[in-house]
Amino acid sequence: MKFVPRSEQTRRFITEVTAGVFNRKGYAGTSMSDLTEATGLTKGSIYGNFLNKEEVAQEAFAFNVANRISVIQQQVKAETTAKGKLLANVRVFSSSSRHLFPDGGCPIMNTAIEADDTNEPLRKQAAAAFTSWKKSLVQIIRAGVENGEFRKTADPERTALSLIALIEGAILLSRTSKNKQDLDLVLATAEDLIRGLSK
Amino acid sequence: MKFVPRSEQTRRFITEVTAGVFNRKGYAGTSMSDLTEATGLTKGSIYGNFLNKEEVAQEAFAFNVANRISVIQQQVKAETTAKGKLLANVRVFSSSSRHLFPDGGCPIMNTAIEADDTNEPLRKQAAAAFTSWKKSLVQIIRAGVENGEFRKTADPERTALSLIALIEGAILLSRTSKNKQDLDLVLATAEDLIRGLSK
DNA sequence: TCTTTCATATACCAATTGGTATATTTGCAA
DNA sequence: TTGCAAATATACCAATTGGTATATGAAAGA
Repeated sequence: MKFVPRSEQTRRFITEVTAGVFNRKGYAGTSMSDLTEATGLTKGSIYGNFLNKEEVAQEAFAFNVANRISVIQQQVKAETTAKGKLLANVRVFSSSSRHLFPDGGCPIMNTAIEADDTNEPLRKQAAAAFTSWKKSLVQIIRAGVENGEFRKTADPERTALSLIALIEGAILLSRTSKNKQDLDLVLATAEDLIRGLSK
Repeated sequence: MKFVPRSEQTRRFITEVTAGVFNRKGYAGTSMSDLTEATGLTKGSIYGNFLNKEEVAQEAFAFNVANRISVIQQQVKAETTAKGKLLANVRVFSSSSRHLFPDGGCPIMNTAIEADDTNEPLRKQAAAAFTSWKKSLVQIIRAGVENGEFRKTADPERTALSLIALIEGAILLSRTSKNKQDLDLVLATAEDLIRGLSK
């Protein structure tokens, strides 16, 4: 009695349209009627393409994360140095960046905070997203150490985690205060941290 | 037709007992039956002491924040230098700290993330909590600059915000990964940031 | 002891929740 | 053009939601 999605196209449409809703209202705060309202579809149609609300949430989260990763990777690729790549990771989040993410804040943070005590599958998805981001930063830092750009004493793991912490913290503070300056001030510290790697 | 709470004692009891529930499950994720279950009281009793669920949530949030502030202030008071006071702010969050906060993570971050797009009064309460924390850090840094402990070029506002961002980011990452090391690694960077203020 | 007051409990409410069974429509192949 | 299968819509479900009106209880004052 396996569940088979009916229309990959509709499934994707539902995912894309509801991704923003889930990111703004959270999993518990989003109801089925929010989903039917956002998509213009009926409950029957949504349940024809997804097993349940949880599955829509997971798909929507994956979509939000993939979006963010692709924007970041795009900017990172344009840089040639390790330092440039790290700085690109920070700059996409600056208030002056043209790469405005759909509002609702960082989906990884939003999901992690809501799910850590209430929804183990979503928590794991969020953890995997952070790990993947961290790994990409660690790789850049290691490469920078190897090619002599960064000092040998640099701690890739710690630096990567700290950069993510600063970026997420910056988003958290500025979204709470509704003050863009908070974002840029903290991101400036992240940039300092990167420059400190060059010794 | 003003609302008057019936028993300040019961009101406080409800606040204290439900504070942990709200912090773990969030506002939208906590139902009235969660509250009656946690308190052992009935709905009638809770509505006799609070206007609605929202008011319980606000009171519970205030209680959680007050708790945290008092623990931090206690540790800060024990220190005499500006550097010591700042480090105390960071160390209460370390995994080895005996001052374990009730689980569910940082209530300010939890509430801010959930409320920023859905609940303006709670968002404002969270913003005020961050502002108050920031102010206390700014004051310590300013004092440190004035007594020569810290270099004159220190930026109190930016440093305060960055410390909070690192601490919150550290909590976020370690709670998501369920890995205490993530917490301590990022907090080490916060300590570095503090040490960088001297000289 | 009787009564009054105040706090808590009971019993109920309409609305909404997530979900399902079934009917209807759509698009395509024969 | 018809027949069929796939996809969407309709109509329903029990359970739960936040909230209220009322009843019951306990303590204190007269």
